[in-house]
Amino acid sequence: MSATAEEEAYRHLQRALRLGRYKPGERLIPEEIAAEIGMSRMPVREAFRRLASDGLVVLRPNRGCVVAGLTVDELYEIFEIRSVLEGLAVRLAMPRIDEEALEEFENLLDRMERAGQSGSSDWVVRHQEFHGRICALSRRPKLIHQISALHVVIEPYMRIWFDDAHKPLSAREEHAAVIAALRSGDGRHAEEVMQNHILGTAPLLAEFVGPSR
Amino acid sequence: MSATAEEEAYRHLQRALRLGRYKPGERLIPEEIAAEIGMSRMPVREAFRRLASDGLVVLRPNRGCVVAGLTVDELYEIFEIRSVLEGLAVRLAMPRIDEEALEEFENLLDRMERAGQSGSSDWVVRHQEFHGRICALSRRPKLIHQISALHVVIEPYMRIWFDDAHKPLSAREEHAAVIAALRSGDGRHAEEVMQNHILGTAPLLAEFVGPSR
DNA sequence: TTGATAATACGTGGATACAAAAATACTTTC
DNA sequence: GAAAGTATTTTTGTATCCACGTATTATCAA
Repeated sequence: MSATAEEEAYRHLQRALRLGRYKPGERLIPEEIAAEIGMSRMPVREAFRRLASDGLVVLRPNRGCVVAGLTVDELYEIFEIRSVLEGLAVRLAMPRIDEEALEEFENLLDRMERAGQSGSSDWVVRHQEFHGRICALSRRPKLIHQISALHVVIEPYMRIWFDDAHKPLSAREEHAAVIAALRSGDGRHAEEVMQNHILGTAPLLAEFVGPSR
Repeated sequence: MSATAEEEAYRHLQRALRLGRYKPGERLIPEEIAAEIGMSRMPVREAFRRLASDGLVVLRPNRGCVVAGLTVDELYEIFEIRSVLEGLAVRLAMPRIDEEALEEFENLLDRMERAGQSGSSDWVVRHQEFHGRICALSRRPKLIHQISALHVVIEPYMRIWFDDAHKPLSAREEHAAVIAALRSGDGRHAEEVMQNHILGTAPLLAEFVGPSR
C-alpha cells in the first residue's frame, strides 16, 4: 500500500503506460481511472501532472489528458540524450568497477539472455536492470534518476520491438562489448563504447515504430 | 494572463524561486500563497507538484512543501550533467552554425558583458540566453528543455555568486573561447570546449555556496 | 529542571459541490 | 442537403468542506 492516494494513482498509471496498456493519443478520463482504483478524481488529476512532467502524457488546459507517443525523431533524440548521459555514468562509475561488479554484470547479461530466449517480455526489464546497475555505480542520484526516466519513456516501444520480432540477436554481443570495455579500466573508452551501443540501438528500434502520432 | 489558475501559481512560484526570494528549507504554505495571488489552495497544490518534478521544491506526504536547496555535491552533479548535455547540443548545432549565428553569439556576449559591468543581475539572464541560443540550434526540443530545466535549478546559486563578488572576470574569455570553437567547424572539438567550460565553472560557483542543507 | 505524555492547534490530503469551458446534438435557415 | 447557429450534455477547473496526520505546547512525574 502506498501512503497517499495520489501515489497509488501515479504508480497505477505509470505501470499501465509502461506496459503499453494505453495507446498513444488515447484520452485518459479522470473519473474512469478514479473509479477503477477507488478514489475521487482529485488525486488522479495530480498524478496526471507528474506523468506529464515525465513525458508520459500530455496535458492541455480544458482538454484533458492524452497518452503521449513518440515520433521517430523524438525516439532518436531520446537515444542521443541517453548516449551522453549513460556514457557519463559509465565514465564516472569506472573507479568503482571491480571484479565483483563485472561478475554481477555477467550474471545480469545471462538473465537477460534467458529471458530473451523464453520469449518473456521480462527481457525489457532485465535490460533496464543491466543498464541501471552500471549507472548506479556512478553514485550520482540525479543522473541515475534522469536516465531511468528516459528508460521509462521508451519502455512501451522496447516492448513492441521485442514482442514483434525477438530482436535481441546482436544484443548479447553488444552488451558483452560494454562489459569488456568496463574491464579495460579506461573510462573514456568505456564511455565511447556505451555511446555507440546506445546510438546503434536507435535505428533498430525505429524500424518497428514507424511514423507514429 | 494565463489560462488557468494553476499556471499562474506555477509561474509565480517559479519566478520567486529562481530569484531566490525563498530560502532553501523554507516551508511553503499553500494557503498563504493562494491568498497572495487570489485563488484557493487547490491550484497551488498542483503547481507544487510540477515544481517538485522540476526539483525546485521537495514534497513529502503530510509534511508539506519545502524549498529545495543544492548541496555542493549536487551542484557539481548538475554541472557534470550540463557538460554532456550542452556538449551534445553544440555538436548537433554545428551544421547550422553560420556567420550570422556567430555574429548573434558575439552580440549576446557583449550584452552579457555590459550587464555584468553594470552590476545588474541581468547577467544571469544574459548568460542563460547565450547558452540557450547555442543549444536552440541543435533543434532538439527535449534536449533543449532538459538543459533549460537545469539552468533554472542553478539560477538562484548563479545569482548569489554574481551578487556576492562580480565573478565573471574570466567569463568573457571563457565564452569567447566557446565561440572560437564554434567557428572552427569541428563538432567534436566544440563539444569538448563546451564541456570544459561548464566543468570549469562548477568549482568557482561551489566556493560561494558552502556546505548547505 | 528535565523528560515523557497528553491535549490542542495547525496543516495536509481527499471528497464533494459548483462554475466555466468544450464537445456534441439538434435545429433552423438558405 | 449543407452550413451555421443554438441548446444540451459532458468534462474540466476551482472552491469549499471534512477527516486524518503532524507539530506544538502544556501538563505532570521523576
